[in-house]
Amino acid sequence: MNMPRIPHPARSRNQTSAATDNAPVQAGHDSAVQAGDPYGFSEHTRGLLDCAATLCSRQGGRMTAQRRDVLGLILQADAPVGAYDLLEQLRVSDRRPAPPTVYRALDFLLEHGLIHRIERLSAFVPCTHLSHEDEADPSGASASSSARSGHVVSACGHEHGACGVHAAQFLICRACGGVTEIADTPRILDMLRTVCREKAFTMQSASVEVEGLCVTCTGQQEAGTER
Amino acid sequence: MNMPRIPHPARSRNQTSAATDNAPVQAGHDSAVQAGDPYGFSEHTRGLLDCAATLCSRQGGRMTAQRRDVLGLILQADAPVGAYDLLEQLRVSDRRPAPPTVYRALDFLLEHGLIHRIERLSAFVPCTHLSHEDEADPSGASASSSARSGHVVSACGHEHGACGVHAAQFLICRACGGVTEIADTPRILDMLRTVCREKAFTMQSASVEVEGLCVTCTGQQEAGTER
DNA sequence: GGAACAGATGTAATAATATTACATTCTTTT
DNA sequence: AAAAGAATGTAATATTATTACATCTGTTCC
Ligand SMILES: [Zn+2]
Ligand SMILES: [Zn+2]
Ligand SMILES: [Zn+2]
Ligand SMILES: [Zn+2]
Repeated sequence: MNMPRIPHPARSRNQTSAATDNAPVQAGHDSAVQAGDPYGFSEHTRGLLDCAATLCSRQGGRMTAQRRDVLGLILQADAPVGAYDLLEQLRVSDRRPAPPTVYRALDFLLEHGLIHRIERLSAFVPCTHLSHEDEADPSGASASSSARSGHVVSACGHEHGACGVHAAQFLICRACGGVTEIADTPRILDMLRTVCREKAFTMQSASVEVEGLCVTCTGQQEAGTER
Repeated sequence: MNMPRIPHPARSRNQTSAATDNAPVQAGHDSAVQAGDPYGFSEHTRGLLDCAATLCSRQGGRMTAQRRDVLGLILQADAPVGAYDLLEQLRVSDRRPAPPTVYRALDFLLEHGLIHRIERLSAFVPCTHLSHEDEADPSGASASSSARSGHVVSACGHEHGACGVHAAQFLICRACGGVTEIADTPRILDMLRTVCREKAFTMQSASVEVEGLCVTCTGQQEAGTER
């Protein structure tokens, strides 16, 4: 399931907890990762990060420590994260990196289909594709259908990689701030393709953003109103 | 037809030409309009503005001079217009209004379904609905289907008014900057409704933005590449 | 007419988001 | 080791948007 990630606190900060003494995470792959994970990423998050490293090295990208940290923070969050939120969290010993640092990492992650930008929020969420990959093959050994073309098409109906169209669909809850990626059906994307074909428009990327109330918040709203 | 509005100059400025000596435009309706049109709006634009005044007064809104000017500038432009573009153009005798002035007008126009915001561009375009209304009935005497409910549903498949869901779809050309509103089919919106129903999500507003190359620019691109 | 009210606008300051340009460092290739 | 390319650091600045409060304008009610 893919419910909005948590009831109330939109934009929760990472707790900078003291769970950093674990393994150095050194993904045994070809990537340039050598971070010590100073952000207390959960084991699950670290798994996804390793998976991401594999995915993007296969696309000819380098998952550096910087990029890994940014992706980790986005994965760990329970709601979309803004660029300046990330900057805050990336501070080490009261020295904060400058905006370009984060924006460059975000650009990289976007290009490699590891995160999405929610236009209406100017904020970023991880692509669910990553989780699906991870479930399918935790070791990260096999990516997706047509890896040889550099054109990765995930089961969830949106494409990734240099040659593919970046397209994603979201449900955004105004009450709790939760965002759900609609990745379980290609229906919407197919429809867009059809319309574009009719208009002879060459689609390069697309975003669908629906704002409203998630299941939970719809229920609560009605409960509050109905008597 | 609804082609992207003009080949090359994205964000063209209004020419501040000297075509202002026409009629005072004083829409004979109940609205608070009494501007002198210092922006040289075309006759067509003035027609749309009058139509808009009628539409929104029917919704209980007041089309003031300020709002009228902003809408006029957006209508007159051949590409999406940014808020600060508008501020520039709204200057009178080297005195420029402050941001809230424009943002308030934009909010009003958005609420009344007269313009749309293109999230990916942080810019605004007129709703094609207005033109359709105008074609159907230039006098602006009858709006649409269910005016009595205050819930105006246009033929073009997206709703307007206080009770309706604001939803719109756009094709955005990266080469020429032109934006086309896909308003001739409810297919996309219907699909979104279906998906939302399945997820028990209450839709309040939605935007679909496809970026790529319009017919013209696709052709030019191919011509440039193919030999 | 005039008080009272609501809606609309003016104004100053500031917040939030994003980019440019250039210097430096780190990696890979030759 | 030198050269080339990729990534990062840094300072300054651009762009987009909001907050808070004062003022004005038109309408309602007496
Ligand atoms: Zn995705
Ligand atoms: Zn919710
Ligand atoms: Zn529209
Ligand atoms: Zn074009």
